[in-house]
Amino acid sequence: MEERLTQSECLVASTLQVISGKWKMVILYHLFSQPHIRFSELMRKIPGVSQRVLTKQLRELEQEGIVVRTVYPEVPPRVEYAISPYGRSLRPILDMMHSWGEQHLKRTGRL
Amino acid sequence: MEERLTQSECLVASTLQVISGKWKMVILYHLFSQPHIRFSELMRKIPGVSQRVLTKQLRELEQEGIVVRTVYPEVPPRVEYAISPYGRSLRPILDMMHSWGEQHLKRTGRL
DNA sequence: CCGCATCCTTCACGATACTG
DNA sequence: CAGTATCGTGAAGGATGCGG
Repeated sequence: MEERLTQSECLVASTLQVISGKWKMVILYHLFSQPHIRFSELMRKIPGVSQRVLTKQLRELEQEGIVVRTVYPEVPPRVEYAISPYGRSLRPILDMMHSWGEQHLKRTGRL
Repeated sequence: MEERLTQSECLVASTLQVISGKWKMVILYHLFSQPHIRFSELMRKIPGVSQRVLTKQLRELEQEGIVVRTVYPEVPPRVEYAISPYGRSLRPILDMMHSWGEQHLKRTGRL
């Protein structure tokens, strides 16, 4: 009965950890839609997030190799974020979660 | 450039919310492996979780229709939990997260 | 056996002010 | 512009005790 998965909850959890964070989905959404985005542009595109938290979540995604941070040594400073090729490998999962989420909201009468 | 997804981060987030919770993955893992599990059995199978939290997360999964709770009016009481057919629809997502997580841990040198 | 009530801790996130 | 520093808050989770 549904073998496999042995001890593997932790592997699922490790994925969960990467994409868990109040704004990470929204960040990824924008990065999937646009190759390079400046920090200030992300701030504008994501109403409600604070500078501190946006920075933090972007850095976490960078740590995991999901996004690439590029600093242009100009004055005033310019920093651009982009999704990495590796980050794109998350896309199928996000798409499935998108579909499931849609069904789920319908099912629970929240859509 | 990667169209679609419009406004849909929230749909992904709604899925995320269902499976987010410190012990939910482990709970689902056990429920996928075994059709019916008593509460006390789950407690034993999941070292570290408290009664209060296990109850809470099971009830949340029940609310979402993922698990089915059956109370047998005996003395002493017996309560069994099972994954619902609907809950099984989560399986493909969890499997993908399993694979991705494995790759990710290898990639980041944590496996 | 199963679960609720109460209290406590921790941590993610938020608000605000300051700087290279 | 793109951060860091500091302080505050709430919700998730943990510990323990009582009860049907």
